[in-house]
Amino acid sequence: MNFSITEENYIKNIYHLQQQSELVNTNSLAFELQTKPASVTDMLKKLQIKNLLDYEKYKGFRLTNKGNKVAINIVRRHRLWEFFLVTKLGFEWDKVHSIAEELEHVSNQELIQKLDRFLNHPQIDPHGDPIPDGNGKIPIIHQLSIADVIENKKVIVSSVANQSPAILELLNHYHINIGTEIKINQRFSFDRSIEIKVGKYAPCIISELVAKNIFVHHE
Amino acid sequence: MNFSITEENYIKNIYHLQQQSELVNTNSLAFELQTKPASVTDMLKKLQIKNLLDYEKYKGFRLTNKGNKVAINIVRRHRLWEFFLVTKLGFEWDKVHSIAEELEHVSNQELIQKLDRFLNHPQIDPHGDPIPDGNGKIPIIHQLSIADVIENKKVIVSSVANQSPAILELLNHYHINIGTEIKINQRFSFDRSIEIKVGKYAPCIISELVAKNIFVHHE
DNA sequence: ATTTATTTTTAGACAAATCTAAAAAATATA
DNA sequence: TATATTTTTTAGATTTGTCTAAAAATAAAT
Ligand SMILES: [Mn+2]
Ligand SMILES: [Mn+2]
Ligand SMILES: [Mn+2]
Ligand SMILES: [Mn+2]
Repeated sequence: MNFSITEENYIKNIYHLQQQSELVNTNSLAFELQTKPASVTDMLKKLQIKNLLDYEKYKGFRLTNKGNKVAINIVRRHRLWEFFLVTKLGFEWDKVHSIAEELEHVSNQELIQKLDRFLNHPQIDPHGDPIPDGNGKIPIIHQLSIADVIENKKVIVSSVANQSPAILELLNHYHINIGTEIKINQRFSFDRSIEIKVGKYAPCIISELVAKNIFVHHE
Repeated sequence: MNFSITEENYIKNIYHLQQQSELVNTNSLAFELQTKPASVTDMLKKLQIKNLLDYEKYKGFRLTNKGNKVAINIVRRHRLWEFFLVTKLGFEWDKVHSIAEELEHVSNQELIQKLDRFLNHPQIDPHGDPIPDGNGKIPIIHQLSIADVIENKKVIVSSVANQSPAILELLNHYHINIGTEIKINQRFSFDRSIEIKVGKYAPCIISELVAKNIFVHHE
């Protein structure tokens, strides 16, 4: 089944609000979507008729199983595009959300499948959020900062805590990007600096401060 | 100024019809957009008010300078995405049009600029049509088949005449794709086969039939 | 337990884009 | 030139998504 862009935006935002509280209420969804409560009520009825929403007047609402599946698919598209924008087009982390907000509605199945393969099946988006797979499974991934990774482990960069231009400049210099594979070689006790190997580049040393700001995951 | 998806589809299709005849008429646009003439008339009025269209009742219509600029920008986005879909995601030529039909409406300037750079500023889309540059300039490029290229020339693959799975299989084997750089080494008179060098791969020989089906351009 | 305040829903209107059916204009034909 | 045909436009209705203002339900406060 196919949904309008508006419907998709409602579905996705209900999904996100559900992560915080069991039942979602009209006002908070209206705020999230920058619209009026009356408009939300109208759409709730429509989503209920399409079996995407469990909704009782005045009591709040939540997505049905079907609705959840649709939502997760939209989230998948959104985060894959975000990953693409950062790793392939060189966007900074804070610029990609609004663009992905549009791209997520291009809902050709084969497109997303091929994009996923092209990006090498990434598991975490540039903001550190998990990317659901094609079956709607959301990977549970424990991220940790490089400062906490044991020696000789290979990890993948998933996000960066401090997103200032200053750290960005440094990371570019190290060839470190979202999705980059890094091997932790050894830790030096004097200043807790760490020798790492970034992709196929020669090993280099990063400071403890940098290490603490880079979040990574295994596999 | 920003336009709705519907407006953009009208503008782009008027642009294309203009390439064939000076003035565009209501019926042919309606046919192109799979809609009714009455709907077209409504939109014509709207586009005229926005100074995108020169329109006189019953006389036909054409885009203004402003309208043309908008149209060319949409065409640019459409063809860049088509190029992306084929060269990066591995879509076949005949599958990309409908997807690009949606992607073309994501109209973030920086996105298109970065996509263009990522793709290495391609000049021809997978169907052999020119890609307008950021200033709206449309490159005039003479394409020719590899069979007609003189020896020792470097060329870029722009399109393939025969798009059957059979030739596709062969081209994949040769690592030939849209946008691939090819150097024509020498021609063998016995069967008119041609030795070429594809990208950084070792030189190989293609038959005259294959050569005739691959269209290329210089630079 | 009332009163007050907040949240949610309804009623009715509106803009964008579409449609059908009928009228008007332009073309083609006799 | 008069008539028939085709093309285009108008008139009026519909669908989707939105809004404001008012009513109804729920929650909080006295
Ligand atoms: Mn969105
Ligand atoms: Mn994200
Ligand atoms: Mn389109
Ligand atoms: Mn094309």
